Amino acid sequence: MAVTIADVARHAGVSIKSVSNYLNDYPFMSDAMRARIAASVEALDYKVNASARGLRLGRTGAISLVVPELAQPYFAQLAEDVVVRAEHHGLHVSIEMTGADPQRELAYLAGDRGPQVDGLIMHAVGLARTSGEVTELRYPTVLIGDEIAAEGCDFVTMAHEAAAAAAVGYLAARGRTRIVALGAERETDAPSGARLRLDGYRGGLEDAGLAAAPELLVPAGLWRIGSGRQAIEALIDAGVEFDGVVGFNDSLALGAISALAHAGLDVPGDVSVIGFDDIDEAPFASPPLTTADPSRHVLAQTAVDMLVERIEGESGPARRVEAPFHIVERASA
Amino acid sequence: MAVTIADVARHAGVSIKSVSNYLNDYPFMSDAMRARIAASVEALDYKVNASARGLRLGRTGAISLVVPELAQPYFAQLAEDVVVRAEHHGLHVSIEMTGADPQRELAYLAGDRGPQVDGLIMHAVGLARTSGEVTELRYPTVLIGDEIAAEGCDFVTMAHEAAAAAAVGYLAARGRTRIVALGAERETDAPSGARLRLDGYRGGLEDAGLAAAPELLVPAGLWRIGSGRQAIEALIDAGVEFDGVVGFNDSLALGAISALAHAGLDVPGDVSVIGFDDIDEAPFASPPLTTADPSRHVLAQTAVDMLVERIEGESGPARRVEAPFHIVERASA
DNA sequence: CTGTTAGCGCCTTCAA
DNA sequence: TTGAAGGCGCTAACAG
Repeated sequence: MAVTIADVARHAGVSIKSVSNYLNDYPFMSDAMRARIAASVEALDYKVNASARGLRLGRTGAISLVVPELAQPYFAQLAEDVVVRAEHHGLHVSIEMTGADPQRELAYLAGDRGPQVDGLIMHAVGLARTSGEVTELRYPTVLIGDEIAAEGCDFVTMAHEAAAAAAVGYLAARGRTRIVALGAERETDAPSGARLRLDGYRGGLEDAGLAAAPELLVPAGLWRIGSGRQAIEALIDAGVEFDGVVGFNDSLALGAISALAHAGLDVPGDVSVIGFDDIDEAPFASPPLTTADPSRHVLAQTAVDMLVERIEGESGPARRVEAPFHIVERASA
Repeated sequence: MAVTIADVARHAGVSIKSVSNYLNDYPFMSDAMRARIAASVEALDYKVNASARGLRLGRTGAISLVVPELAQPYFAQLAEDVVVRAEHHGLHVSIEMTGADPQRELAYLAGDRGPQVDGLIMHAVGLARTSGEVTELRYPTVLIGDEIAAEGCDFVTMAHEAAAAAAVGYLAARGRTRIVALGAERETDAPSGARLRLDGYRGGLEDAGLAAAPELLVPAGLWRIGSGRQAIEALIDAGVEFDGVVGFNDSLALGAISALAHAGLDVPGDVSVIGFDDIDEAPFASPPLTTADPSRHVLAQTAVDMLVERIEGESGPARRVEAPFHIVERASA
């Protein structure tokens, strides 16, 4: 069996309580005692047992971040931001993946999956596309990105609609008239991020006095670079004419650029492409990707901070925060 | 306070032991009892307390995966592979980041950081560059990718050297004579993956009868796309001539392609570029990236399987497995 | 400043 | 098949 606090106490010739005090940085302790205990901890290679402490305190010191998939650069980069901020609060982050499966998302929210934590941050893409209320919440929870019906959850979102409209406007201002919405969903009932971006796209078109054309609404399954590439290839093969693409995320936009290059089309000469997210790779594409930046850092930081407040007992009504966006001009549009 | 096993027992009118049996799928139980308990669990929304169970059993059901940074696509994608395989064993994965800082890597190995788990998988880039032995290991541990001196650890690696040599050979066979090693380290004492790739590069050069030139060894800090871009830009600015680049990972190679495109150089016409990893984005670059694929899936799967064996008591000597590699031919070289 | 003690929720003997 | 009791390692009263 592992070495316990009692072993340390015995070794140091002090009481268990003193060791516990030491471990928890109790301020009123003689330096001599502190040093003696430190030496014993070192000598015995003692480590606190997190299960025992967690059982006792009813707290684990960890939160979960639940995202659809890490292989999407946006989520990987968001995860880094969340980890950094959580560390700032002395919290540890457990990262979980759902594959955008609503069942798995529900299971995480209900606490039936994943490790025991003190709170949860989730970007629920799958549930956002379904409608239906989530009632079972095991932990203090902050939802990010996509809104779902869950009572009492704080929600940190981005300017899906305004940013998408601005992206369309950006292309329209450059004379583009046949603009593809890459990532548009077929089923648009629930107010998911995808749906809001589509609404923004439509609004942007209208503002610019452009007609909406159903063949320019192209869905893309999971928003990966490969899906974007395939979708645009199919569009070209189908003979659909277009001179602009709004990728509903950067991976999709990058896939579009790849397909366009493959087809021998010039970006932005023949087709302008604009993305959404401003992932780290965006500046390095050929051409560098113009994109709508929804302030990933702000989102991550706000979500963590709000969750910490909830964990510490804040019990006010559900809050809703929207991170600002801006268009990052580069060369693809 | 949360609902406990005792509450469930009371609600169902059975003993605590029976509830415990139910929770642990004890086979000898009447269906009626099982159903009754299930109903109570449902009614009370009971969740087992992982801390208590962990304390009692001395096991958490989780493992940690420790990598330098998630924003590198390779590690994000590796993480997905590990999560999928771990799930197959009923294990949960906690993902941790070190920023390639040797101190943090040590802390994870010693169990001074991160959540309590049953085992650890680590890709220790920072420590691999340092030399020195790691003696404090809190958990059963499997090292992946880069080798470090740690007694008794299983180790799953990739064909760093052979793959790098093959990459150089691939370029040489296409008539390239001035080949850059992008990601080459200045300090090359410890047998890190970076060092082995450099060794392979040198061997490949020699096999091809090509001279090594110190100005073609270019370091790149963290192996991100931005570092690759910067390094190659600097090389061009410095007036160094070269007609091939071996990126020590794909992000670096992609950065090289970006720099080359920016400088108006044709890939592979003027300069051939080959990468290492075969990340998901590689096929979608312009041009599509030729790369050495070190079998990420095999590596992830093997590492998880070996760790599970260790957790389950396997106590044989440290094992060492090398995943195979092959060159994926695309258009950049 | 330091020591003693009572659980936190769960699983597992042991006995029935 | 079920019930009672003990203890995993830790912290927070409560005394001293």
